[in-house]
Amino acid sequence: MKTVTIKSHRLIFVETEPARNLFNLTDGVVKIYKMMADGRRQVTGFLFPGDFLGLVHNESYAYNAETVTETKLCQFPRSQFEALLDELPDLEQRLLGMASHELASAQDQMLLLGRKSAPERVASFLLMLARAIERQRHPGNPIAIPMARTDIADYLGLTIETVSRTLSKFSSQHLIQLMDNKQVQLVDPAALYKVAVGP
Amino acid sequence: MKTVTIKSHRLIFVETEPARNLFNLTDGVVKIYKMMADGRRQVTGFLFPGDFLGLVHNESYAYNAETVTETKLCQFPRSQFEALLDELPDLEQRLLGMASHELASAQDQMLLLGRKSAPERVASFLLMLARAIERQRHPGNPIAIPMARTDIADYLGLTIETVSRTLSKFSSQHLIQLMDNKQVQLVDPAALYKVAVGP
DNA sequence: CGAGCGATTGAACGCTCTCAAAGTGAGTGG
DNA sequence: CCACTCACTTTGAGAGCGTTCAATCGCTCG
Repeated sequence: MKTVTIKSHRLIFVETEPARNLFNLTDGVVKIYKMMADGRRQVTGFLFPGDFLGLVHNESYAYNAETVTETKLCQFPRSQFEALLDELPDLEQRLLGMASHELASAQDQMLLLGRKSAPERVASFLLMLARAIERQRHPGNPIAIPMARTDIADYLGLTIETVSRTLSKFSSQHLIQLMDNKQVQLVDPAALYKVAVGP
Repeated sequence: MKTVTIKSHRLIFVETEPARNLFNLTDGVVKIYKMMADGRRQVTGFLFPGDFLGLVHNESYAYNAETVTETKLCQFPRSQFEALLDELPDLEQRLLGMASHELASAQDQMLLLGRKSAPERVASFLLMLARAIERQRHPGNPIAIPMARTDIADYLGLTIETVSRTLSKFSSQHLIQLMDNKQVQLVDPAALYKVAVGP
């Protein structure tokens, strides 16, 4: 087990690669995503400090992982990890809890991708981001948007143009205020929540 | 722990209800889904014999579960289950494996919902169904479609009309043959796979 | 045979995408 | 310090895919 620091926009591992390591994110933001042969991409999640990374059923990773910002990771060899599980049954219980939690998030995201309109998706994203930043005890409004529009679009199943247009619309409706590309103030979080959950 | 039999189209549990029980599906098909306030629905998964049901992080279920066909379930009280985990560490490891597997499926489904076209979604669904039926050792072509068009549409993030039109198109392209509403023959599974994964 | 529900088919609409151009900001070098 | 580049974002206009609305079909059950 060792701690590694990785610069932003670097691959941590790629799909189908043998899963040699497990990671615990201690600092920074990571995105995990899947790709289709023709380049279409779906970002299936953003990870924040405290999140686990690399849990897989088979021998290989099931998705690509890439740093969004500079990142610090605790890295465990997979072989050692299995032994660790036997020693610490509590750890396994905590991991099972985290897995159930991620599964619930995944289902929320499926609802978003399958049934929500573009404004509902973008509002949901902004609130997710605000909650993630809250959990990190970096409160404060305006909040930082660490990822690029492309990542947001690929997370929400939209194009960057639609994300940009929707943010501009929210801005003109005084739901948010765009400080710059990477910073947004949630002017009316309650109204944003109403948009996110729909009528 | 007891075995229960439930008729088709019955609720097993609903979102936000206190999670008193865990289930292991032994026979039949179950759908799990989330709803929005205005009635929009997203089916987040279909469960087949062998699948677990009711694993949650919090005290409450995170989704609704409803039988698609008549169903047989093993029902555990949640309280007893936690004790069972301490006795059988192997069980926990197996559950963790199943959770990782479900997480991987969820990510595939996010890719489908966020980035695939209607034909790609329907083709993916047909292949998923064929694999599920194979695992149940009920092979044979044509295969049974236990769920209604509404369920398929809500699983794929489409409308029933689009599902129906796409199935008709596949039929005219000789990729499948619709025996009746509830039965389909995969005439050209390889071509269907090519459609499912995209160009 | 008729009622009723689910599935199919048709036509037109609209949301988001695609294609295109202009704007913005950070980094570089003269 | 300023011009230039390059990548990213924003904005605009038009097109297309899937939806919506509506009618018909077909099966199941009284």
